[in-house]
Amino acid sequence: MAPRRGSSRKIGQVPLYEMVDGELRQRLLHKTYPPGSMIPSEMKLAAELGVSQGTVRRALNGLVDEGLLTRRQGLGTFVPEIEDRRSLFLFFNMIGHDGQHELPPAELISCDTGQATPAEAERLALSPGSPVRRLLRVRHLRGLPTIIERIVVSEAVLPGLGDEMSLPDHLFRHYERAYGKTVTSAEERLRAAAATVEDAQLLGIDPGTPLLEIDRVAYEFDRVPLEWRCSRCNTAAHDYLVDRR
Amino acid sequence: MAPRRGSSRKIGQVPLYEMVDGELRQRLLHKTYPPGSMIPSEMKLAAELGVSQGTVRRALNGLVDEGLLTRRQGLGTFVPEIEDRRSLFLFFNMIGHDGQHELPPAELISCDTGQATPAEAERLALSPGSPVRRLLRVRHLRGLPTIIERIVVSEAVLPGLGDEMSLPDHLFRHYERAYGKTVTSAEERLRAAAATVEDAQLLGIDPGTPLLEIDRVAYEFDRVPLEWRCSRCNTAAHDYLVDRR
DNA sequence: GAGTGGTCTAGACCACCCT
DNA sequence: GGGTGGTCTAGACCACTCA
Repeated sequence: MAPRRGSSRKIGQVPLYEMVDGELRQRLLHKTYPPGSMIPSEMKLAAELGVSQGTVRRALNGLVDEGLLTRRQGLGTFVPEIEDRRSLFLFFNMIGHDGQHELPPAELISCDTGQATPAEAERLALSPGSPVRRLLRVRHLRGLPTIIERIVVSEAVLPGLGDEMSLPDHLFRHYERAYGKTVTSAEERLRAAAATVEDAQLLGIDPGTPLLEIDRVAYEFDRVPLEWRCSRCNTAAHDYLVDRR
Repeated sequence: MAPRRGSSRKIGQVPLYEMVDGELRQRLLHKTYPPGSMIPSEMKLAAELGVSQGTVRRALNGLVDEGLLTRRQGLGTFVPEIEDRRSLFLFFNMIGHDGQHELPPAELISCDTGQATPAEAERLALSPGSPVRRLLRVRHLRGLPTIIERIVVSEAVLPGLGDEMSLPDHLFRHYERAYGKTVTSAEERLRAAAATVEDAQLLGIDPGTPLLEIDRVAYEFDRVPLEWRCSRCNTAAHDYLVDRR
């Protein structure tokens, strides 16, 4: 790239730092820098891409703000593994009335395969009837069954999920390690729902008890749907926390 | 301030841009630059504060990211009025199943004064028994009563709230215009609850219907509590949307 | 044309972390 | 000591807005 002073780009052009941002996203998507590894230093990236260190820095800052990279002063810039990133708790927001906040253990109740319903197909961007896998889990908080998770994934995207003897507690980490698929964003819709008979049995409560339903689609780098998860939570002792700034 | 090259600050010192950030926050808090006005240009602030334009810029960027300032290229940097800021919808996240997203009209049902209960005192950082004002409102979506809002404010902080003939729909804007108090952040806790008999009457539903309860404390600049609002929403046709990146 | 924010560069010094 | 990110500066050119 030819050196240039000032902002001499043509009109309609994208800023340089956005091009750097895009290039780095591509490398992350294609695992050029795998999770856990260090990416080249700002100076090296600047030299390689033909821009100044400040421009690389600006792009990196954006990616760091999104949680796609982490920096360690004196060490370097790293691709976080799932447990390092905000994501671990980014996607689990239930907090005890006493302030307790931890990811509770999950018990796998059932796992079967089937054909995508229209609702499943829509959320996972599949054709109706595509093979999907459905998992049913229950999470225990303080020893009490509190959250029911109904998980649906495409058999083509995450083949054989749940065939393992014991499925890990933290599925997002499993997606990353076993399939090389990284969850980077999600959209949640919350509503209230009455416990069905099945819900009531799983949670040890009366049918009709109000539950908090969290309907979430989790996405990979390119907004490719990875998982649909519909959770129902007994909020007798826990709230869903939202901090707005 | 003595000019300096590079980062020659003493250890334990706060970065310059954070000092600029703090100074600007103070000015916003004290309404040195009132809502709707333009603040001095980057160059002027830099000269006044004895730092470079880049350092002012960095501080401004942070405040813009928080929604405390907005920039308009070619014009200047402005203190947003409440309807300009993200806040308008930042604090209203109910979205129709069809994607509709608008602030629905509110009907004031009742307004009375009383002494703060322990729960009210805790959330509003008051002494129990302090005078408070309680408002009860119902919001209509698509013509149907959908959200009950129970609002509590300190009589000392927002005196006479609701004495007006007609209370505006958008209370945060009213706080800013009538009291000079700006809501800048909030903490929400969501849970499921069964409709009480009163809830059921207000919403035209059966008692026991599951409702989404949004328990929210709204804060001023310095994390001073301004309002406690406990909303109960009928989620038959609307969800609470959370977008996670 | 004058003033504003937006982008980009080059170079400096610092604190931190490793070996 | 050498490399990394963190902070700060000075100065350039651009696009945008208004008069």
